[in-house]
Amino acid sequence: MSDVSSSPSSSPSPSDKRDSKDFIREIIDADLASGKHSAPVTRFPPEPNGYLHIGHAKSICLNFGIAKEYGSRCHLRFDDTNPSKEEQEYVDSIQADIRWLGFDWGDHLFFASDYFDQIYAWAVTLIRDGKAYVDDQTPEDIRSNRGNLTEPGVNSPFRDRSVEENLALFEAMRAGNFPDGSKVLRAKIDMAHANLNMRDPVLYRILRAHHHRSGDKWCIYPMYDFTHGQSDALEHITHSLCTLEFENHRPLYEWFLDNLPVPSHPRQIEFARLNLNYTVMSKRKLLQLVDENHVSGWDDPRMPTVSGMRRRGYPAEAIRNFCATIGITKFNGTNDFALLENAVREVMNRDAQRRMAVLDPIKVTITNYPEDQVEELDVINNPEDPNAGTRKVPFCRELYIERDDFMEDPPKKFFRLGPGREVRFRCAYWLKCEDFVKDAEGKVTELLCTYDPETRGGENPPDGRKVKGTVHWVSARHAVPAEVRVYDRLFDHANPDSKKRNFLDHINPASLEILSGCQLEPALADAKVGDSIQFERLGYFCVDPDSTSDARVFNRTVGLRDSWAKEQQRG
RNA sequence: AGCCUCAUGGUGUAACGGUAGCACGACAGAUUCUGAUUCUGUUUGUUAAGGUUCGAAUCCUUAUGAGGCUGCCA
Repeated sequence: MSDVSSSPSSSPSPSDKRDSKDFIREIIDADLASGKHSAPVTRFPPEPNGYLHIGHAKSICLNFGIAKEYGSRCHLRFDDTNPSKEEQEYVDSIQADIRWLGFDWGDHLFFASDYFDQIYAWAVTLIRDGKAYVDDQTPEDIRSNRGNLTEPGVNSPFRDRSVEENLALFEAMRAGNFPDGSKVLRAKIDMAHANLNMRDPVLYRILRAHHHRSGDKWCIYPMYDFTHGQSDALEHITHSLCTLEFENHRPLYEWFLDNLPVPSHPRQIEFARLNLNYTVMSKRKLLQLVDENHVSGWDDPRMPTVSGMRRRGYPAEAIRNFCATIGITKFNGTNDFALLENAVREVMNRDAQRRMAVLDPIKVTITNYPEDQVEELDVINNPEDPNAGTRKVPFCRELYIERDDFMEDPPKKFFRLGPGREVRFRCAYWLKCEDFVKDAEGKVTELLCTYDPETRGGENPPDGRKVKGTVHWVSARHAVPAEVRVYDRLFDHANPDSKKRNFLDHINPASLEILSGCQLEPALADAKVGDSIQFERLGYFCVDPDSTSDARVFNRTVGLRDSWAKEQQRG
């Protein structure tokens, strides 16, 4: 049923929001105006050690968004300098996620590991210039000699080795003559520097690990700091955009660019990473949720990962709009999850076709409707889209409606069914509840109603009667069964990520509710995986990949706003 | 404690020395064959104290608060 998905173009369109310019785009404008650059070149540099999350999406929208706006380019570069954590699976998922978000790096796919020869040569350059040395200290010694926040460090006893000795030692490190961790190459900067990153940072470590690309060619690997800026320079990146925690690294970033014969001099600019309430964003914690089976995988619809949100049914355009809305600043704040949900509802309201589905069914029998009659009624597909048209929905003597839409003893402001009350069945008829049936436990099992033939299509009757409510329904004879997974926030604490608590203690036990006896209108029988639909009056749903042709599974993407539920909660 | 960074309603974000605006939320109402959508209205803010200026959210000083940094992670 491809007509139900009406999935919009997944690439950024003029409808994507963008208001005033953030401070980074202002810097770019100034650099263009001054002639420093003719076009900005950016890069998105993930480490392939996990799946992308909504925080990465913010960075992707920034970097690729800039390239798109300025008609320039954004490189995808994998920062793969630590083979002990990195895997091809992540390389693949990251590329798929970026594409799904609507961005493209063209021919500009790079790997830091492709620069290992050059990085190594530059390490030799530093040694030759007397600006790097091989240190034999143990990791413990290095740590204790680094000093701390208030006290300066002390020089390594190996700091003053000759250039020749350092050259020979470094070459031997590369040749595999020393065990893992026994030596490192360090920059010779200043052990008393107020910025700890400048206290003779480690450039290379010995690490015998199979690299997902370079295989076993190397047994020494460069550190992030000694790789990132030079990679930027090699690619002629003009503006290297990263998150706030790298602020303290900028002096080191600059130091390498200043002390090496690099082909260009990029500028690092830091912005605040994305924080969302009720979720955790660190890769380590997300990995833990997956590894310890608190969720079904990286793409569990409750995960803040790009793949989780995709499976949940969040449109890429909504994620882009969200990222545009929250903006780019240096203020490290926390965004309201409601803002993301608003962005999701906004595009889904516009695009998703409407269907009727009853999640918690109660049977309705229309006592005055002919036993054998079936009518095909016209139902509107999307009131927001005149081109979406209508469809036929079967109507007969036995229907299902939502259990919530009936109350035995309803209050005045309840606009739905109750004994003696009349409501509109959407696009069908007006029905009046004449009686109801209970089972032995006192649970209502069936409503006995009468219909007014003069209200066909849901129209107002000629006698001028009014009705306050409209309910959705499905024909019991034609309904198709389905499982519906209703998701709520994964954590029940607004800030589960805080150091003050263990985030696992705040997993919301009600984050997933599986409803098995749901009844759908027949048009939903052939909805395809990934299709997004609004179930009228309930919310937006999508077909989960777990679906089979005889066992349909839907995910609730997000509920509709529900002012009735809100009023009830208030009492 | 040292260094770096930040500070505008409940949340996020504008204002670039000249009327503090927008979005989300909340609240109230209108419309409605989805208690949805849409529309209208209301509410709440420049961390503090000094200074410069005709005029300061914006510039300066100090204070306060918040975040980051002591991996051979990125």
